[in-house]
Amino acid sequence: MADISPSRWDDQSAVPEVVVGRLPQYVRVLKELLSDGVEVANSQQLGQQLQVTPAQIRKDLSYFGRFGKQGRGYSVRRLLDELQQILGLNEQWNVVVVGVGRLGKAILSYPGFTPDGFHIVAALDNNPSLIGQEVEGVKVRAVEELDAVVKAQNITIAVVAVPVRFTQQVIDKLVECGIRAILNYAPTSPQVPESVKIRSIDPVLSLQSMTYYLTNGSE
Amino acid sequence: MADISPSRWDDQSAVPEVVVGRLPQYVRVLKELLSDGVEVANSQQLGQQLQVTPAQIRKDLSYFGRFGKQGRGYSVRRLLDELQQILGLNEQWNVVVVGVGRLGKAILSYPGFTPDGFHIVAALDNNPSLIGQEVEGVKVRAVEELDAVVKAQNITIAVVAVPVRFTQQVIDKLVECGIRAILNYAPTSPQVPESVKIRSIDPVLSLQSMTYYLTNGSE
DNA sequence: AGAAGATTGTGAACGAATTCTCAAATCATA
DNA sequence: TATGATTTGAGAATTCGTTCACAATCTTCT
Ligand SMILES: NC(=O)c1ccc[n+]([C@@H]2O[C@H](COP(=O)([O-])OP(=O)(O)OC[C@H]3O[C@@H](n4cnc5c(N)ncnc54)[C@H](O)[C@@H]3O)[C@@H](O)[C@H]2O)c1
Ligand SMILES: NC(=O)c1ccc[n+]([C@@H]2O[C@H](COP(=O)([O-])OP(=O)(O)OC[C@H]3O[C@@H](n4cnc5c(N)ncnc54)[C@H](O)[C@@H]3O)[C@@H](O)[C@H]2O)c1
Repeated sequence: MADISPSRWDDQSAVPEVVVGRLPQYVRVLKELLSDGVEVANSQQLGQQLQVTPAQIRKDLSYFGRFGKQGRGYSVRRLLDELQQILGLNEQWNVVVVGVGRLGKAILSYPGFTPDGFHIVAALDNNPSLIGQEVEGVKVRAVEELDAVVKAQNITIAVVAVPVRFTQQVIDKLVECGIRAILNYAPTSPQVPESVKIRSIDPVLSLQSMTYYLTNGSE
Repeated sequence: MADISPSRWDDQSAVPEVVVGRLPQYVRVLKELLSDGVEVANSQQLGQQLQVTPAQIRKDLSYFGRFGKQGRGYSVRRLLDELQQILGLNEQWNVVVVGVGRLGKAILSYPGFTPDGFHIVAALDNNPSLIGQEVEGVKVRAVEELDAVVKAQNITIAVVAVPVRFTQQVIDKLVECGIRAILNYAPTSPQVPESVKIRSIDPVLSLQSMTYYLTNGSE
């Protein structure tokens, strides 16, 4: 009767993915509080900022440990440190951008990644007239050099900004050479093995999910 | 003892928000199939593309009607039409961009919105040297003209691309003048009344939720 | 036309996520 | 040091979302 393998690989007290998804938001709020000079915050206050119930915040944090003090709340600095530790935000993450067109260039020039530990250390394209150019201090290299670049510069994360029709093949290559996390900007849902993490950014999907409410909302 | 009002305002057979969030993805896949000349698809095939179980797709669609044929599947064209109808994608949505800096300009020049019915018809900024300039065929106007512009051009959706510290005040103004949906690019979680829909796009949050797995994944 | 095969739509079962609740811990004050 | 006011952490209860399972229906093949 024992059907599927009794010792599962990931589960047990695994942290739900939704919870992990909220931690970075907590980090953002805590950073803001810290730079406003706030030293202590309770779950009520934190929740208010993010439109989340206090209970949810406490439950989320309880997956990782006991960071608060009864009757008082959380030390902003302490909680921030703990969460950054948990999320691996103390390390420096090296990132490669694939596709240095209009969007790729915009990403290279966005200053928002570096303060959070994400360093764009390489850029690849397959357009000969781009290769060799320097963009925002990063030299554009041929996409064939992917493997060498990833190894040489210890890269674990890729940002993909190529046209839709090339996205899957580019991502296949990235997976092949050991990239473990991908941020995809092309409007498609690429397939990756479950050992590789992927997130897509698509403003059109966001807009379309809102128009539903504009159309059917209050009539 | 009866505390909160007994007749709730929205509920009953309301469609869960997660379901609405998946519909645009279905639309995207159906468009792809259509342009590949595929006329019929079953829930299995659709699910494969999106890494979703066939049962989920059928259950999602069942909130809105009965669009399939047993033993056969769904007519791609028919289902696409129905979903676009449901999401309000047949209408043309007029959009205003607030903040015409580096990101704002990039958004104005992104050709991906128009094919899906989102037309950027106005752009606002508060930098005098930008006002009056024309960017991608749209004249930049003073942010004080917001109300007039929204009314005159029948705008319901706003895209916000201003620095973090101005985001909340800009959004308050947008809400005040009747904007019903907001796409926010600033790395913050703005407060809006629940009658207004808001989505935020923040690549750093996406990256941070992945590093958790890179750090704690397989060791 | 009839039988075999495919696939939907949906109630019921299950599983996951959120919220409730309250004992235990801490703080503030006198 | 005792009292009252807060607030956490975490099990229990509840709500929400997904998957199962199968009757109903359509297609295809002979
Ligand atoms: N999510 C967003 O907010 C957003 C915004 C803009 C664009 N996009 C998407 O990003 C992608 C790129 O858009 P863009 O405007 O920069 O296009 P673009 O044409 O300006 O740039 C694409 C670049 O990719 C390169 N490229 C093509 N195939 C490649 C390959 N196999 N390997 C490496 N490089 C390759 C091209 O040489 C080009 O430089 C598109 O899919 C677009 O839809 C998304
Ligand atoms: N989510 C993303 O992918 C992403 C990418 C890049 C930038 N960003 C964010 O977008 C925002 C803008 O970034 P940017 O690089 O374009 O900055 P920027 O400084 O180039 O542009 C900001 C523009 O907003 C205008 N502005 C300021 N206050 C305003 C107000 N009250 N009303 C109207 N306009 C106002 C400024 O005049 C300027 O033109 C920032 O919050 C940044 O963090 C997000």
